[in-house]
Amino acid sequence: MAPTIPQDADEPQTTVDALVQLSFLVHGALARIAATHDLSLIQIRLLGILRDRTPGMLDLARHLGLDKSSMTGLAGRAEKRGLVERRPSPHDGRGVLIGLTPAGRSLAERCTAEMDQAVAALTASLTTAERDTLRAVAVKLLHAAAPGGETSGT
Amino acid sequence: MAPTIPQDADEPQTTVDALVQLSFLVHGALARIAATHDLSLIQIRLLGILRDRTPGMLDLARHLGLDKSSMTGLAGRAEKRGLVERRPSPHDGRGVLIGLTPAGRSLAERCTAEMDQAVAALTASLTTAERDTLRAVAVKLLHAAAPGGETSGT
DNA sequence: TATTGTTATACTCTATAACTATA
DNA sequence: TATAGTTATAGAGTATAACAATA
Repeated sequence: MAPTIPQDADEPQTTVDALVQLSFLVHGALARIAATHDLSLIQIRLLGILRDRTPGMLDLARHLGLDKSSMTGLAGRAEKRGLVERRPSPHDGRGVLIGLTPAGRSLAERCTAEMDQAVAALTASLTTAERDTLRAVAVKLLHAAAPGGETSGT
Repeated sequence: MAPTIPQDADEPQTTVDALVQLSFLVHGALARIAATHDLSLIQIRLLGILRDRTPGMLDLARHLGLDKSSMTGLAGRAEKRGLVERRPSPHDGRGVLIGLTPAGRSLAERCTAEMDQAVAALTASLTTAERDTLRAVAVKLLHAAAPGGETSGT
């Protein structure tokens, strides 16, 4: 026994620490759920975006913060798994539109439900007042960082 | 013009949404700073852990949530860049201890300072009361998730 | 010429399985 | 036998550069 690395008495002393650790906690929880379905977080985000849109590759890439070539690969892997499909763009002979297959939609819905549930469970110990404050503070931070609103997608 | 994907009026309506978006916001900010120094988040976490420890490979792998073979690769890439070094374990002929080089320490310190600053800037718009509440809520969530305390490392 | 998308290539990060060397 | 670590291999995810086809 007697681990070299102490058990992280990790009580975050500063707001910055707290925020960073919280972010890793949420990120990790989401990734774990994704892994349960043999998906990565980026694949989940892709499916999440497509729930109510059928964008082109460049649009998708921009939204996910990826290069267009990375987008080609990401979409290709999702397509190979039968989760999305490429459709020719009706307005532009060069373009393709990416859309969910029924299997992709069903998987997306299951995953987002599980993620909502997991994060909700995480916040279960908070009082109503604390939850309200948390949401308000988060909104304030999101606005401060991205005055337009630009963050995730899922 | 007229983008296919709307500009995300992304006002998170639920606490869950807010928390998830906040987590992506912080994660992204950290990754952007890491990239500035041509580092990944996992490399930064590695350097961060090593600031006050000289653990063995298995210990490190456990702390970062990686397989030992992934740890070999991660350490190897950091070593190739002159950021860490392998030292023979004095107590165990099989073991190696991983430690920061001076260059690695200096880079680790610069990065953590920038990250602290970036996250602090993010929370600059909060009132003192909001900051206190945020920290308290984060602590509560971290405890709820990991009764021992186990999260990040950086 | 500019835009949309793919391909070729290279690198990081990750895991599984097989292996070496020490305990 | 068990433990510490590496190697071989495979795959996801990412970017840059070069390319094709359409606008």
